[in-house]
Amino acid sequence: MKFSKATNYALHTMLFLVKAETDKPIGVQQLAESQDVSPTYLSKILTKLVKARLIDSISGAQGGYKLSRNRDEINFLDIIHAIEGTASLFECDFHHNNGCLIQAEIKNAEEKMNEHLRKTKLIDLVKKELRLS
Amino acid sequence: MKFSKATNYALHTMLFLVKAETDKPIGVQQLAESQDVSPTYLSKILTKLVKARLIDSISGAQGGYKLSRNRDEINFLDIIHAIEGTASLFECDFHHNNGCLIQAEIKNAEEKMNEHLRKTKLIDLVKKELRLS
DNA sequence: TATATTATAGATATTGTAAGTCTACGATTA
DNA sequence: TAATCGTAGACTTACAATATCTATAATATA
Repeated sequence: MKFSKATNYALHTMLFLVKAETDKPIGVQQLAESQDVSPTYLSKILTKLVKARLIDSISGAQGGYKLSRNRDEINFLDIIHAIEGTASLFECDFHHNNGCLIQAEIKNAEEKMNEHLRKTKLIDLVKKELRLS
Repeated sequence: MKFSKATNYALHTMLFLVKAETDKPIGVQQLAESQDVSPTYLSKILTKLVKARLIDSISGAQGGYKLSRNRDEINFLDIIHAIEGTASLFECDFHHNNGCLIQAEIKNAEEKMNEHLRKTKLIDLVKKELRLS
């Protein structure tokens, strides 16, 4: 069980956009260069973020991507869910009379992780970086 | 990102052994039947649990598997780690000067989940089941 | 309006891992 | 010594992640 590389790309791209502090769209070319990934592949990932309404895309010359929300509202969980989906990490296919207690317990544990990912914003990392430098 | 089916088999097998309340080893045949999985495949999974010192295996006729620890000490996390490995859920390969802040934050979130999985014992489910019935 | 620029979508590899089978082997009991 | 039972390794199959390529649609600007 691993988070996908796509999620890593998505998180780094979003952090890049948060740091950018501009309203002008940034092209996938530039975003891809900053992570050493092919633009075509990154664009597939970014399209998921667009559909999750985390970023807006602008077609045509001078187009690109920009944040669609307030930059200090963006949390980890929304990005992860946009890429990985929102299904539970654990599904039990067996037949149980009253649901699977094991699954219920793991769901509880997962929710602890999600709570943390929900309350942590990308802007927190920017602030932390400033303190470190 | 998903927990593997093997982890599900492992958890259900361990729960079965906890419920069994016997010192006599239980064969893979019986354990496999209770989950509708092939014995050969389940035995591969159980071997991982043996190596993680969660269960003991007894070869030969009348052999099988039995818990190697006290039945009320067995937690979710140890079983999951035995099957999935202990590596972090998120690894960032990019070059960062002082480590990846994104990875660090996700590691924090993961630890919240692990805390819960560590403190929850299989015996808790047995008790809960009794209360429900 | 024409052209360059840029995102989107679909088809198509490629790779890696999970999931499962088969068989030979070793250990133990009766 | 024969039946039982776990172990280990080779092997297959299936599927999802990780890309790449190309055609197309949208837009700015010269």
